Amino acid sequence: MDDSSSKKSTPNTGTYDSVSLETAVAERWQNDKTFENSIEQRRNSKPFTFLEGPPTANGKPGIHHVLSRLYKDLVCRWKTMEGHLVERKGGWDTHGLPVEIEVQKQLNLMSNEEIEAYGIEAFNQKCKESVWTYEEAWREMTERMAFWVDMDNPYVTLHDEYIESAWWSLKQMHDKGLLFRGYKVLPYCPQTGTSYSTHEVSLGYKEVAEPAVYIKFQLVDDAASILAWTTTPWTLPGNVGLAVGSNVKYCRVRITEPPSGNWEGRGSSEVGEELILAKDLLSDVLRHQVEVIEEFSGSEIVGKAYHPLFPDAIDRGDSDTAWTVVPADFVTTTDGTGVVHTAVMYGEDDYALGMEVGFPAQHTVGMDGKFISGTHDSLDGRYVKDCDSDIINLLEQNGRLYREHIYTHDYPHCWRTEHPLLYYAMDSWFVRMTAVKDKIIKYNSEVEWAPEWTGTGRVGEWLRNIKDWAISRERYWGTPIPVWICQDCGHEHCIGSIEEMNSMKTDSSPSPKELHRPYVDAVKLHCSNDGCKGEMVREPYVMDCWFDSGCASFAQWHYPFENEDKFKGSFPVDYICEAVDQTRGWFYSLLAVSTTVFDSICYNRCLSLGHILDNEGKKMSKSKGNVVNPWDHFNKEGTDAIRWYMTTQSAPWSPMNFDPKGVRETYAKMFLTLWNVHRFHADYAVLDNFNPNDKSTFVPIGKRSPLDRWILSRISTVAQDYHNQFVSWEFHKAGRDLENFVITDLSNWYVRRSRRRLWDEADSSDKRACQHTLHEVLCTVSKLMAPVSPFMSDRIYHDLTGESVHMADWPLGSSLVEKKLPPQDLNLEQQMSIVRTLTETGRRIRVDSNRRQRLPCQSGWIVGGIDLSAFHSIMAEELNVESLKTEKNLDRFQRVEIAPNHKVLGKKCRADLPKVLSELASADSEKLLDEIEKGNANLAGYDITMDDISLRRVEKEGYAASTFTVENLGDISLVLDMTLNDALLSKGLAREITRRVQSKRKDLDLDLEDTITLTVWLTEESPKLESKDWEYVKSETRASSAELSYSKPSKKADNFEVDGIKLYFSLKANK
RNA sequence: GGGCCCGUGGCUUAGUCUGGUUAGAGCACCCGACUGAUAAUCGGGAGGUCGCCGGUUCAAAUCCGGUCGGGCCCA
Repeated sequence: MDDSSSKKSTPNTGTYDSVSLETAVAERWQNDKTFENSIEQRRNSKPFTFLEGPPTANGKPGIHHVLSRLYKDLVCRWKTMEGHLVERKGGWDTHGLPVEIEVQKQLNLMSNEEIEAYGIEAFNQKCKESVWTYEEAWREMTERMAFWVDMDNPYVTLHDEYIESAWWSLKQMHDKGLLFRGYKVLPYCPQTGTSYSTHEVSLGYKEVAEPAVYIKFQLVDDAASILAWTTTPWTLPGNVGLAVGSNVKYCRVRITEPPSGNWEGRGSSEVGEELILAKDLLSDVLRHQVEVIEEFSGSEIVGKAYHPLFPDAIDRGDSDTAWTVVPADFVTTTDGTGVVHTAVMYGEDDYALGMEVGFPAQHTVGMDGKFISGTHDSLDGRYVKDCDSDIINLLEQNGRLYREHIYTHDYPHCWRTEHPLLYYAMDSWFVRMTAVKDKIIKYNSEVEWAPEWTGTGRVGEWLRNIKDWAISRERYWGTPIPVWICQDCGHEHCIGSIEEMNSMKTDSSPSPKELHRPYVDAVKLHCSNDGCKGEMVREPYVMDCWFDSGCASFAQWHYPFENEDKFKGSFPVDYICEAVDQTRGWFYSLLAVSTTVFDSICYNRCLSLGHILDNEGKKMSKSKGNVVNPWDHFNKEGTDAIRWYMTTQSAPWSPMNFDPKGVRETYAKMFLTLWNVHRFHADYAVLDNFNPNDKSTFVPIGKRSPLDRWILSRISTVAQDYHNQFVSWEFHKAGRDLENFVITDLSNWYVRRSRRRLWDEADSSDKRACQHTLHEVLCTVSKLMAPVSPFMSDRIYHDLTGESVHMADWPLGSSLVEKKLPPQDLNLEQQMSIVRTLTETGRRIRVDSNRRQRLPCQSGWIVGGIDLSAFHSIMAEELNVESLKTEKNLDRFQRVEIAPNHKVLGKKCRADLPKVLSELASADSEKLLDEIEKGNANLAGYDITMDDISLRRVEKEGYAASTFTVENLGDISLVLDMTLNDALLSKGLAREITRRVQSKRKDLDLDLEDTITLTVWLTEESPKLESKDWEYVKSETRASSAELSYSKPSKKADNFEVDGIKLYFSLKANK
């Protein structure tokens, strides 16, 4: 197509069709390589670096992805226009549990056993394929929404290069002593052999009723027992401690009487027995009559030892604290006994407490869910959930059971097998984040967060309670943990590169095909410990996929193995942007990795976006059926409209209630309006052979009309505000201001007031001034909106200049590009603002006074304000007055009233304010004003000055008038003369007729140039029509032949009514 | 259970940090005007206990405490 070349072409501006316009622009971008060129153009300029948070392509892209990609794109386009080199490498997150689950569903593999039976190699191959399921859908969405990113050379977390970089970084942590092995308590299903993420756990909550027990723990040097409560009897063999609240009140009680009434279930207590439990829970727990012997706070029983329930189950080892009472801050008295039974390996709080106080960390339960041999004769080798009742029996036989009861609660179950999950301490590798807590908090404070509270609040709170990062997963599809352990001496070695691995490999080990399981599992290493001849075997884990993406800043470049310059030139990155749910996800993992590996921040600025909700503020979900498909809008209102809507709808960080009707509104208001302004300009530009670059026809701005200079000043002002709002991340306010400018200032005022200027067929300097002005304004508007809505802005700019707006410089300039805005004239802006308020005021006066708009007024007066003589002709036309004058003396039309200034008076009078106000209300205005001027006004004992009041002007009878206040200028009034005479009536009649005839012409679908034959019938009652006014009717309606008649109207004539008089006319096209 | 955010006419929102005139706008609705002006424009109307309760203050949408509802993260 010869038309689509980048040379300036004749614009073909028809009705706005968003989809075909956007498709055509996208095609031009492709042909012209606009994206690539917009980067290359800035090749030697200062970079602004962006890091793409990698999405996973095994799910379909949704509307929320459009939102985050919009804000990524917007900032990158903006910074490019500011002159920066902004490279945008795409990325894909390809590892992780969701991928495995998807494949497990597909292949119906319910457990780790089944996966291994199917074969890890084959399973991972399936995972690798599954990862690209929706790549095409992602590409299509990305292109259609105009997210400019390099998708042809993306980083991919499953590539060996990426994995090698991740290995390298883990080795750095290992060398700094930050990597260690420990346990992490996770919900675990022994049947499938898998632990579950919270997401999966939430799929399987079920209400269950099961026995809960109160256990008596017999103290060593004391006759009393401490009572504790648990809902999981199977964890009791693992008990190694009791936790109390230091400030909780406990008491020692003695049983005085056997229980009265029925005793449910097993358990008992003797009269005289002593028990210890929280004071607040006595009546909830005990079923016996008791006497309270003493009361004390928890801290007083800390350190007391008790006898283990199952003495053989756990080896004390070197623990001083095993089977003693310890303090813990999570203890409450909302349920149980105020004493928490602690089994280190079977609860998260338990484990953390155990580590803190030094309990032995030993399992009593195997990975198969069965008690380990040596726990107890009657329990060994049995599935734990089957033993609950037997354990209770054992405790009863030993006199350790106070009582049991049935407890109903929600408990997580495996969503595949429906078995209850066990909270189980899994072997795990950790990064010791607690060791770098101070650093990471410091680095976090150096990041420019938008909004600020995400950094100080959400992330800050999280970092203050930072925990060691469990980075290993007992899974198959992921970056393998590069840690090998010697089978002989237990020495551990962390591998940091492929080369290192190969150099340590045993001769019999194969070279891995790729850095995934099972290939790397087969690699054995020579032990690196001096003197040891043992063989090292890899730890069978993969890494948390958050670790993968946390490495993106360097792993995307395969640093440090390649691209040192690329990495160094882009670290820390200038900008990242994701939704707020990434605070503990990507935002954290990037910062955690950069802190531990590079001792640095990772990103300078982070925009944290709010979520998209449906139009009722509810979360979008498939089950609710309130999910919005972005293509519904791409295919209707278009990308520009949806991007503009999303930007202007709410602050980027606020949750957005997405309303499809809102997209429609944006389309109709912003884009139709702007398009029609462009069309107005372009159509006349073609007609008049307008050439913006022709110096001979150029009109200097100083020589243009005030209207032109006004709109140029306005765009300049709006542009500066727009830019400032961009800088403070308030894109929504920026967009709303620009939209308001386009609709109100540009279309509704400038273009409306300029239409007649361009109708003039003869060449005139005024016409050319208007065309240059529109050209300049449209160029600036296009540039400003280009980052947000890249299509129409580019189409308009390209029509105007022959170049892409995305190659243009930001009109506000920067340290790299020049500022280029029309001159500002704030006085002129203020004048025009008053002019417009005056014309609106005039219309209101007419409505109030029942004076129709088409009937002119003889005179109008402007009283007060500033000199508006430059606009008298515009105002006279808008107001439909014969002559407009300024008048200094308001007394002719108005009197003065006094109103209180609450703010000032309130400070002065405090509690007496109501009294002062009431005296003011009943005071005589003229007299009070006089006193104020003389300085002796007093109300209710307070001196009153001009600062305490404001003056209000109220119209006298006889004139129709209205007053408004302008800041710093005071009151401005418009007064209209309401008297009538024959000349005014004749003019009014002429306009009335003209309007009806024009309307009829439109009904008949006549072209603008068509002439007509017109007949108008008047009556004796109707006003006289003066001949000059009749000439006006003929010329306005292009009536080449016209007759004014007082006879009886033709039966076919149209009629209308003015002031109760019916008039007739008929017209015929001359064809 | 903990942390962070949000709550203003039917809908979308401004104003909240920094307390002060009658809580401002757009969409939708009603009445009128205007129009060779585009899904337009202008004037007017109706529609608000600013989620709820309490406190501070002469004065609270705004500050403080609590509470309810929504969202996110963590337990």
